[in-house]
Amino acid sequence: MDQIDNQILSIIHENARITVSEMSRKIAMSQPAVTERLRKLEEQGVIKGYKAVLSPSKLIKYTTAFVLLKSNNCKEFEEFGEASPEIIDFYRTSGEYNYLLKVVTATSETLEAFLERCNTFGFSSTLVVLSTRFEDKSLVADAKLL
Amino acid sequence: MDQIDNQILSIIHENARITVSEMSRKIAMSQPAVTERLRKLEEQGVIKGYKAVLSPSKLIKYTTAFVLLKSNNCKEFEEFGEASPEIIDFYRTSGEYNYLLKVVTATSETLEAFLERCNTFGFSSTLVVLSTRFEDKSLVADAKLL
DNA sequence: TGTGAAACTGCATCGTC
DNA sequence: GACGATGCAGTTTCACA
Repeated sequence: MDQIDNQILSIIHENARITVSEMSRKIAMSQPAVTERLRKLEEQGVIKGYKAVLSPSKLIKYTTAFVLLKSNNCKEFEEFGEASPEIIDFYRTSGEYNYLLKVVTATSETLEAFLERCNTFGFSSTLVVLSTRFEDKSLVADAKLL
Repeated sequence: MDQIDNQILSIIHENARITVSEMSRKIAMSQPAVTERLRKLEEQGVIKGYKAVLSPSKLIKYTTAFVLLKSNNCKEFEEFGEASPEIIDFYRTSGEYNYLLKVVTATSETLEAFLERCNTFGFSSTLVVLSTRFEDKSLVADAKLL
């Protein structure tokens, strides 16, 4: 994990479909060398995968919310969580609430229906997202490069 | 946006670095046709980009938390948010709190330091993530395909 | 839009340092 | 580890349906 690996991570976090050749040009290193470094970063688990970022609104999902939930019924609630397509992110947390969910639904009505199902598992509190300033900022500190 | 587009989105959300040829095999369609559909999905903004998923712990970031914040000082707080590398996701929300942040830091000590800076902008409440059940589940309902 | 064929480009691999 | 060369795989482009 040196400076070059950081550059690779930064570039590929920006655009996961960039070709290895283009990357090798950007960081002034041969193509096989970049390929080998990428392979190792994947192997070590530094890179866990590559995902397309999709637009919820273009997929007719207009409501995003965070749901905090306090449940005793953990086993059952986790099964419910796995099976609910509305839940995009699912975290266990410390504090008054033991679960935090990011939920994306078509409208506020479908969110309401989801919350009613949630409330069978415990007490919940919901924060509706009004707007997203940014999402998924790079974890790599040194993001400055060409 | 037909069934084939859904398949393309599902596949590319799963693995953004898949080749178009491999995709064209999976969905039994010619490679130029898939390329053209991909191009349109990007152009329409359905696909907003492609990101590598990095492992926080492999980058020596062991603490993830969600910070709820109530601030009157919105302009200044948003500038602070833009400039803070610890903040990975930044949302404006309805309810008692008007901001929700996902924060990733090295340790609980660095989280504490960050929270102290936050508290100059208003009242905050923090939920520390104990574990992540899943993250970034597909928005495309029909995720079943080979 | 979708297809098939041809030219081009990028990638995996190997030998070398 | 990184480089340069090479054969193969993937992509782009185009004429045609």
